[in-house]
Amino acid sequence: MTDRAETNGRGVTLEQVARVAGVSRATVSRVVNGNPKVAPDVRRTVERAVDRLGYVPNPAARSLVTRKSQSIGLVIAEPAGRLFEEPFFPRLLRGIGAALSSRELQLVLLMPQSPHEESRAERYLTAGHVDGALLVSLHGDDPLPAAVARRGIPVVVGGRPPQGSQVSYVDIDNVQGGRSAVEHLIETGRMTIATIGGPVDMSPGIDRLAGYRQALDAAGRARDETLEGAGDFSQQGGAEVMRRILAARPDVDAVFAASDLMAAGAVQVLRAAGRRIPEDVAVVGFDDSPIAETADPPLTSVRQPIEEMGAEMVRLLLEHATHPGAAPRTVILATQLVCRRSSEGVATG
Amino acid sequence: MTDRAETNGRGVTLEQVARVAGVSRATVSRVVNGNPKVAPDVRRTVERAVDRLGYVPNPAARSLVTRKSQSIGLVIAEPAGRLFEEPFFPRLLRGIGAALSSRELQLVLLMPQSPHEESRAERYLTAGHVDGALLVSLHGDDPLPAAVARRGIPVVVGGRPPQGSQVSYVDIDNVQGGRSAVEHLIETGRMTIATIGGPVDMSPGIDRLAGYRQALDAAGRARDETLEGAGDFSQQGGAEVMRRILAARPDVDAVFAASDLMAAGAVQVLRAAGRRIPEDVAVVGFDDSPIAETADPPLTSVRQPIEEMGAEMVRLLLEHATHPGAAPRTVILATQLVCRRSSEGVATG
DNA sequence: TGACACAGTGAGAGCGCTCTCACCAGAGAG
DNA sequence: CTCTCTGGTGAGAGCGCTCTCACTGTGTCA
Repeated sequence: MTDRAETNGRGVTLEQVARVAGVSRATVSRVVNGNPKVAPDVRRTVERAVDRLGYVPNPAARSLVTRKSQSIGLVIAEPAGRLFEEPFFPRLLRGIGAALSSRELQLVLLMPQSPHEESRAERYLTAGHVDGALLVSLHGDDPLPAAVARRGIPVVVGGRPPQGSQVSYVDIDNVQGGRSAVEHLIETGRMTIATIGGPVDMSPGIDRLAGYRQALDAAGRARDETLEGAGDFSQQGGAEVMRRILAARPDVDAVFAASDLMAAGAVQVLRAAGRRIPEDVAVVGFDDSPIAETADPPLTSVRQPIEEMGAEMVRLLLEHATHPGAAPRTVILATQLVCRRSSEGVATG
Repeated sequence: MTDRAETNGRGVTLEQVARVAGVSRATVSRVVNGNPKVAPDVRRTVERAVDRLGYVPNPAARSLVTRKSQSIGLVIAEPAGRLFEEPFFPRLLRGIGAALSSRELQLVLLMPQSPHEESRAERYLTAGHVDGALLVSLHGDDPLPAAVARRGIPVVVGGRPPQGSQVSYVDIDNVQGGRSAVEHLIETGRMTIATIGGPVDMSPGIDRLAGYRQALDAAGRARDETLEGAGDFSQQGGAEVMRRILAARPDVDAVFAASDLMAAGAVQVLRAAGRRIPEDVAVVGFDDSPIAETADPPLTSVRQPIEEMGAEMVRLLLEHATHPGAAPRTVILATQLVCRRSSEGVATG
């Protein structure tokens, strides 16, 4: 009888604990799993044996019979891409992690970098390694959510899922985000408001532009194609588009960029052209990333509730796990405008 | 006979495949696991049966007998802290992910937020859920690496591990990083070089300061306490320290900050005090984060090989997994100075 | 006093896989 | 023609757990 876990590879088993405690395997199992149908004194005896031997249940054996793995998969389909960067990824993980930890679930991270790896991820998810799957950053036509859902694995997508796939998803209200940014510019007296949009084949890009247009329409302002440009979310892309817009419309006095990086690029170009910010031109970004705060001047930006999105994805997933037949659901989360100096109102007193 | 995987919950088993293929379970197992001792025609028959039924091995059953989980755990002990931010975390994950994917291993992410959750993480790791553990961002006296190692689980720590724990680790050469930054400032003609260090109880803070001092000593420059301050890696902290240094030493013409954020704070303060950058004062940061590139002017910064660190951690871990008794090893990775405008040389021609 | 309920316990089957070992044919050696 | 060898195969044990079901003992009621 050693008086602690022997590190003899094999690990302590239920059987051994049962022997030491002088009860059956079944009873030890009951104690370990918190089954109330155990006499208090027996329970104590078993508990003592458990920590004297340092018993830890073998997860594989358990999961073999319960058919539960106590873990869920998170697939980031584009780990090299934009979503892998600040502030999205850490915040998403934080939200998911917090929601998970209170439920004794673990997170398995899958970062397929190629179609081949993506099909491996699909096999992994459908093999029973996980009790559910969270998918983010999908390409428009990704078959993954449908494939996984077909196998009966609960699935929740972050962002808008591929068309036609009948799965639950959580998304940020990008339209509202864009609209609120532009409304802010209108309210603070800006007259000629340009936008640097995102790629026109990505839903955040499309939606933020739609928000810009909605806000102008609602205010009865005429839209003007010369005030709209499409960037690629990068700083250089933003600078480029800004240069074009500035050339066509030197009278611009406000810019809404669909990312903070593009906003930063715009600021550079505007400065180089002798414009003061915010006095001559107001600038608003999107994402509320660290650079928004660090920039000079600090950038007004649209903050997305990304932690909340992660938590909500987990909530939806567990809902599906407990109600297998349930219909897909959609949750859209509102954004919040964070005002900083880059869009401070001109004194039109 | 349906002609694809039926989604009938239970999943297809080896047994069923064996029956369809008209062979024994053992033979199917051999085929699935690539055992060469199978006749070619039998192999083909089995393979056909496998994908007709859509057979996928049950990981729990497999792992119950092999005692391998084909996954490793990554513990981020401080998910709210600095290491969770750009650029560290995504880059580390990218490095680890790349190294793992070529080896058919999965990554389980553990983000304990409290001592209680940390002990749960310990139990998880030692229960046999993972074949090895990667630990980063440990507090100075964290018992986790020792505890896990004691249980016979291979462990590799990222960053310097708690004192006295005999585990392998991979670290960035922070001393060399600091030294190279300061050498660069010396070489480009700066005379009065200040430093904004990190917290004095964190090894990166200590080491980068040591690098600063080494560089001055090596150049035969006198050190001066009024040129050294300790920040907290944040922008505000950097600004504060910069203000103090500037008040004491208005003759300062270069600053090495132990983080880009602190460098950005320093830039603000210097600008507000009428200094031009880099003409009057050169500024160098650390981390090469996105804000270094975005800042105005773009910041010279010390880039850490973080992807490489992740990959190296995996390499060491697998080494330990294959050679259980092996002695702990240490790998220190060199940094690289990325020169940008904030430290451009003054024309002393 | 007997019938019944019920809390507490143990025996044992079985989850799906791997792996050892025994077996069997057919080839090659003596 | 027998003996050994060897590549290919199957039978069966066993990994550590959960869970059903049968059983025991005690308390309750008629």
